[in-house]
Amino acid sequence: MSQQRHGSTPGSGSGNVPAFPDLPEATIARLPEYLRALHNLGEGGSDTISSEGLAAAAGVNSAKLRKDLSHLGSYGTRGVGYDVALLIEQIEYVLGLDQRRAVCLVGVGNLGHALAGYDGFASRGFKIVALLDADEAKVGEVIHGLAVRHIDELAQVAVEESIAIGVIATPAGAAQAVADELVAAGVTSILNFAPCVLSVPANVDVRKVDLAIELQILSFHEHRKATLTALPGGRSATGAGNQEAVGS
Amino acid sequence: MSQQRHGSTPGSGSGNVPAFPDLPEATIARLPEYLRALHNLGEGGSDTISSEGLAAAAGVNSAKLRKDLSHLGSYGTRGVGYDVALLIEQIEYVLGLDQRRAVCLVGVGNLGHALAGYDGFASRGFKIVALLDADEAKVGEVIHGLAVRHIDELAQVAVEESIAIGVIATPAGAAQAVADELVAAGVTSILNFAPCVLSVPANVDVRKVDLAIELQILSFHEHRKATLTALPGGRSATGAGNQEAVGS
DNA sequence: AGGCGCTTGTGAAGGCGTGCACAAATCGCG
DNA sequence: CGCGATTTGTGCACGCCTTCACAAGCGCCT
Repeated sequence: MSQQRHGSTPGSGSGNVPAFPDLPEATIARLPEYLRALHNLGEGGSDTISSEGLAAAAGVNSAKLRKDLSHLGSYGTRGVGYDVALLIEQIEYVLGLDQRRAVCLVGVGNLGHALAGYDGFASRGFKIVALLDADEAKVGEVIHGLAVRHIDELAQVAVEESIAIGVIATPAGAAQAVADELVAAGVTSILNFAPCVLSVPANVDVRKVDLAIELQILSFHEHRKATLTALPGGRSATGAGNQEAVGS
Repeated sequence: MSQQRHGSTPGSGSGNVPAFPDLPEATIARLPEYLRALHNLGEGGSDTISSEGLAAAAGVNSAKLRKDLSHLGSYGTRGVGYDVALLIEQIEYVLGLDQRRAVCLVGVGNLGHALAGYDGFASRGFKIVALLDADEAKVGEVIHGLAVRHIDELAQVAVEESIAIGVIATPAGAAQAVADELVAAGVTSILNFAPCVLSVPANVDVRKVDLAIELQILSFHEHRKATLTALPGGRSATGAGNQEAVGS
């Protein structure tokens, strides 16, 4: 239930922001990777980059990369490649990173503590503006320059800081309640680190990251490799695909 | 591997472990989720569970779940459902979780510190047996009961503890070098938290988790929702898909 | 024993994503 | 000014995955 297909963006014509021709989810998931590669290249002094080069830096097939980029308009020059700076600008625009996004983090336990200090957020367009926890003992503690506030202040903080994205780093048992509170506070995107399924309204996006699951998937491949090497054929190596990247 | 199989391995014949008919990657990525849901149900006292119920608990379509489970043999009973305990055993066997797997963690910085103490690993079949770092200042530090050792000891530790899985939680700049060392030490599965592409031999599996990328994907959806609500139709809500779960 | 309701397992259809292969376009050079 | 080298953008085919829909199987009740 809930969950419905894109209505399709009507035939444009309205003349407004073109919004985006609905990009394939697979493409969206790769854009950040391209962006990171482009930033590296840019710092390296490159001015333009070929699809082949960028694809290598991002770890994907070059045809796939070209098709991905073609979805958001043609910003390459045949015979030359892509203008690094321009492409960065374009991708950041599409991803909505031209504005710094405020994020709140709920659950300052083991993992939450680390996330609060994770450089990668700040350096890539996000700013954690609030740390929240239900544990009174943790309230007031200053972590990486930010004081932990009580979860009850969520609604107030969310409005003050215009928070649209929330990160849940609580135990699984508390995650659904926190999610409900985030939604009530107007948050429409949630990154969930708790190992559980969240139930949210259809207009709220949830992405789940479960570290143990990643290891379990690797465990399967280990198991498979182990049984394969034990088999007659013997030829182990050359596993099927090996560089799996996360991202639905 | 593992002592008693419950009710006879279907295939039989050759007498050996049939290995697995190669499961679709998509299925493999979901098995851990099913497993988690099953454990919850088991603790809740449930003895059997229908595909509908388990699918709901795991956040997937019931037909998909049935097909996934059918790939690893038929362990359900028509008209009744699946035996929770039996299914747990089966999935754990397929994932290779019937043996506790030793993991080493390289990079005891902000994130690595948290991973070292993450309960989810221990409770789901993994044991971090070594913490490694290149920073001499960190060597010797005891984190969650385990002393940090210098990266140069990697090869030795890997052999001692039979480590097949390594976790990289270093800055991006050091990740490739660490990966090379892990591979040299015999590690064949790597979970990479550094924001960069790793180059490894074909027989080594790599899974990448980039926390900033997850946020950027959410940012895109925020951006899209924002532009949609600004459009004529006004009907905001009901975004396309909302409960995206990570996993390639 | 027989029938009825429930649930699994699966054939088939459709959609999505990937990758090849090539036409179109651009630049640089003679 | 034209030609060749290079690289983008994309039509097309293929394969994987998802989803529907239903037959087959199982237990229970009468």
